[in-house]
Amino acid sequence: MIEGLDRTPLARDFFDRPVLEVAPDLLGRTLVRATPEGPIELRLTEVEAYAGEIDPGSHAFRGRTARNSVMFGPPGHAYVYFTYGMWHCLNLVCGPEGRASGVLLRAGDIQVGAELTRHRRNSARNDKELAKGPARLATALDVDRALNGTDVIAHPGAPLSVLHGTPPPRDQVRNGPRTGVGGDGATHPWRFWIDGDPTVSPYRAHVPRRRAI
DNA sequence: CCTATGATGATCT
DNA sequence: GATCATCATAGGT
Repeated sequence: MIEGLDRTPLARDFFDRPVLEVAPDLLGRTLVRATPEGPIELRLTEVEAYAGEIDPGSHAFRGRTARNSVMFGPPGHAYVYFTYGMWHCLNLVCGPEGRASGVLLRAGDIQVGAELTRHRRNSARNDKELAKGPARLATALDVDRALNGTDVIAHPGAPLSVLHGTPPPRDQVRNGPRTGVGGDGATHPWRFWIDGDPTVSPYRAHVPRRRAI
């Protein structure tokens, strides 16, 4: 239990808003992962907004598929995808049902249960690196596709939930282009982070991979 | 600090 | 067959 933290899950209407409003408003909130060994609590420090079918950077840009179907469902659920053959990334669906928008949870500061994450994050040189990057965050929290579609606001004991935290003052929230997003989606400054926080991941521009000959 | 590159497989065209 | 909302590692500065 963290002093001063409200343990109430965020209401569904928190997520039932335009993704560009929800994304920065998630910074400073507490993401809770219930594991058999105990809870892991993470303060969100970096997120990216993906605006569904109007956003070339979104998995939903070309319409509904088997992979992205959760994005088209009701807000307040987890969209988990597998990428680069090795990693998982965790998003929260927001906006009205049918709009297919979501927020990628990119980084955070683990405040409770760091010891439960270290065996999965051996390469982390310090605790600030445990969840510094979206795949690192998912690995630290033991999130994989088994959690795709999970309701994150059901109750605090749910496998995954988002609780009220203390958002930073608005002048400490920065925004810029999304990491690793190319093409027409690269220009949208829809990455949001807490200025100066040591758990925020470094920005990387999209790099097209040279094809094998 | 930095940049380059291989790993690895689901997904979509 | 190409791409991919990435990471760990190696090696240069």
